[in-house]
Amino acid sequence: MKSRGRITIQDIVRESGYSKTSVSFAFNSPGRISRKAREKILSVAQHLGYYPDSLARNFSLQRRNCIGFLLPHGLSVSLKNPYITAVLEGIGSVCQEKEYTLTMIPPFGESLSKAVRSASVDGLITLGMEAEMHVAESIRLKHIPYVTIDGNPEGGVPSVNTDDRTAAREIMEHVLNRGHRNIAVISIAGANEGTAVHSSVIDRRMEGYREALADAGLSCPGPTVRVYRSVCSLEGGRTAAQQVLDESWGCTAAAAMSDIIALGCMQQFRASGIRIPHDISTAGFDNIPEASIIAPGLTTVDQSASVKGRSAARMLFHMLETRSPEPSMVVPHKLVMRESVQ
Amino acid sequence: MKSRGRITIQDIVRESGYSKTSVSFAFNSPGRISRKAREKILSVAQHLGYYPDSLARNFSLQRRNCIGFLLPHGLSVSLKNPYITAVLEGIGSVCQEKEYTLTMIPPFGESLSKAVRSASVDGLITLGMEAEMHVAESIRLKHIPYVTIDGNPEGGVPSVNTDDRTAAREIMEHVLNRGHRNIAVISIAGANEGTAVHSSVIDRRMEGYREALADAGLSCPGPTVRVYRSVCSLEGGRTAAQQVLDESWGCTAAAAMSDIIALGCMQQFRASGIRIPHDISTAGFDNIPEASIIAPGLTTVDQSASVKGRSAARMLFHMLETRSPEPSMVVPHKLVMRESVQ
DNA sequence: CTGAAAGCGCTTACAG
DNA sequence: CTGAAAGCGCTTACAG
Repeated sequence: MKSRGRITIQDIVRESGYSKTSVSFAFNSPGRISRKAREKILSVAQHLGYYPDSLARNFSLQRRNCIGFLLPHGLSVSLKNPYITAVLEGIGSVCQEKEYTLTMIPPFGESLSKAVRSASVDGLITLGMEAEMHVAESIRLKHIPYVTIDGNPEGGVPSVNTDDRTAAREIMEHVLNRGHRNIAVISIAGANEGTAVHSSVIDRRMEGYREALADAGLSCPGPTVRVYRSVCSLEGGRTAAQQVLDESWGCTAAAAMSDIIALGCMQQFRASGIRIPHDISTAGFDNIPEASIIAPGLTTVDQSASVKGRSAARMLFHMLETRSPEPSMVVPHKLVMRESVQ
Repeated sequence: MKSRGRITIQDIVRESGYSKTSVSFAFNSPGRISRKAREKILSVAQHLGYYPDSLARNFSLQRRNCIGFLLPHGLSVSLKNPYITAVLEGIGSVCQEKEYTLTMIPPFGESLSKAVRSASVDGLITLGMEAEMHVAESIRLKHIPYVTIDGNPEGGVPSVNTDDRTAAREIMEHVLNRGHRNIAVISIAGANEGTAVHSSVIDRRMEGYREALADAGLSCPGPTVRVYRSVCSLEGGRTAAQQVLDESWGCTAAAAMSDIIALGCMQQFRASGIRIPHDISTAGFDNIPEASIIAPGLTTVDQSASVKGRSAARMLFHMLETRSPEPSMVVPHKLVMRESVQ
C-alpha cells in the first residue's frame, strides 16, 4: 500500500499483475492488448480510482495541447472590455475545434515575462504587444511560435491587424463632414504605465485622425482640437469626458479610440445633462455589441474582433503544424454610422 | 551538436562543463553556486538560447500552477455572454494575484469529459454544472479539488450560488406590483441539448417566478402566463421575443432568466415597433454592465458575477492549500429597478 | 560550492 | 499479446 498521494500506473501494475505497457495500452490503445488484460486492468483502475496523469502524459508525449493568450493589461481590466472578450471568443472557438485548451496568462506580480516563462503552452497569441516590449524577449526565449494581434505589423512577427490609420481617418472624416470643428480626441493610456510602454496601434489611429483633421485645415492638437488620454475602460471614459466638460471649451464632438471609452464618455455626458448627439457627438472604435444595443447607437469602426481572434488562432495552428512562418494579415474594417454622430 | 530539436539542460552541461545540478541552480537558486559558475552557465545558456522547459519543470515539481475553468456551453456562446465573462474576470483576478495561469476548457468534439481528462490543472471551477452530469464523474476521477458556480448547492460540492429562488420571486413580484398579468416567462434552454442536460439554477428561478405568480393568483403556465425557452444569447432572446409577438396574446411584460436574453428581447421588440416599457415591460436577471448602459435601463437582479468568480477562486485556492473542503456560499443579490419595467 | 543519481508518471520502440 | 527498458527534461536530497 502506498502511503497516500495520488494513484499512479505503478499501483495498477502491482494490483493487476500486468506491466506498465499494458496498463498504458488499456487506456490509450485498447486494441493492442487482450480483452482479458484490458478488463482486468480497467477494473483495477476503476476500483483504485486511477486515471493517467495528464501532466506526465503530456510530458512524455512532448506536447501540451494548449495555447496561451497574453493580455495587454491586467486580466481584470482586459476582460471588462468587450472588444477583448470578443477576440478571446474568436481564439477560443478555434481552440475548441482543434481540441486545444486555452490558457490566459496574466502578469505575475506585474511581470508578464515571468508569467510567460512559467507557462507551458505550445504557442502564444498576444494582444497589443510590441516587439520592443520586454515580454517579447521572453517569448523568443521559449522558442515557441506566436502571433500577435494589434501589435506592430512591421515587427517581423506574424500578425493580425486592422488598417488602423485608414479606419481612424475615415471616422474622423465622417465627424468633420458633419461640420464639427471643436473636437476632443480621446486616446488610450496604459492601465498602469508599466504594462503598455507604447503601442503602435495608438500611434496609427492618431495618425489617421491627424490626416483627416489636417485635410480640414485643423491641427491636432490645435486651437479647436484637444487630445485626452483615457484608460481603456468604462471608468476611464467617464473620467475623460468629465475633463472635457470641465475645460468647457465648446467641444461639439468626441472621437474615442475605443468603444468602451466612448461608452464611458456617453454615460458621463448624459449624467451631466448633455444630449447626444445634439450637444456633443461621440464616435468610437471597435464596434462592440454594446455599440448597437445602446440608444443612440454608437457611430464607430467595425473591426470584427472575433474574426481577428479566429484568424490569429488559425495562423498559429498552421505554424504549429508546418513549423514555418505565416504571412501577416490585415482584416477589413468598416465605418458604421449610427446616431451618436450628427 | 544535437541534430535539431529544443535545447535542453544537457546541452548546457556539455558546453559549460558544469553539472545539471549547477545549471538548474543557476536559474532557480542562483545563490547556491559560485558567481563564476553562474556567469559561465548563464552566458552559455544565453548563447544557446536556453531556458528551462516549464512543462518538464512543473512535472518534476509536481505542480501545474494553473486552474481550469469549465464552461456550460461551447466557448463561443459562453464568451458572448457578459455574465460569464464577468465571472471569468473574477476568477482571473484571483489567479493573477496567486500567480496562477487560468485555462479555459472547451468541450472536445462535444465531449467535455474528454477535455477535462486531458487538461493538466491543479483545480477546477465549473459554471452551471450539475452533479449528475457526466463530466462531474470525469472530474472526480482526476482527484483534484473543484468548486462549482451556479451548480446545485445540494450536490455535496463546494459551491457559490445566488439565492435564485428568492431573487426570481422578487423580480416577478415587482412586475406583478406594476399591475402586469399577461406575462411571458422566458426560461433558458441548453445551447444544444447535449451539453446542458438539466440545470437546477433554471429550476430554482422558475420556482421563484411561480411562487410570486401563485401569490397573485396566477398559474404558470396558465391562461395569462406563457413560458418560452431561449438559448442563452442575444439571438436566442430575439427569437423568443418574436415568438411572443407572433402568438399575439396580449402580453404586457416579459421576464427573462438572463439579461442577455432580455436584451435580445428588447432589440426584437423595438425592431417590431414595440415601445419599452410602454407596450411591453421587460425584466432580466444578472445585471450585466449593458443593463445600465442601454436606454431604457434594464430592470434586473444584480448577482455580481465578478464576486461569484472571485469567491469561487478563493475557495479553490483555499482547498488547494489546506486540502480540506470549504463550505458552500450564497452571494447576496439585489433587485435593481430601472426603466424597462413600468 | 559541486556533482552523481534518483525520481516525477507516463509512452513506446523493440524483442520475445 | 506482453514486458523490460529507455526516454521525455527537469529538480533536489545527499554526499563529498
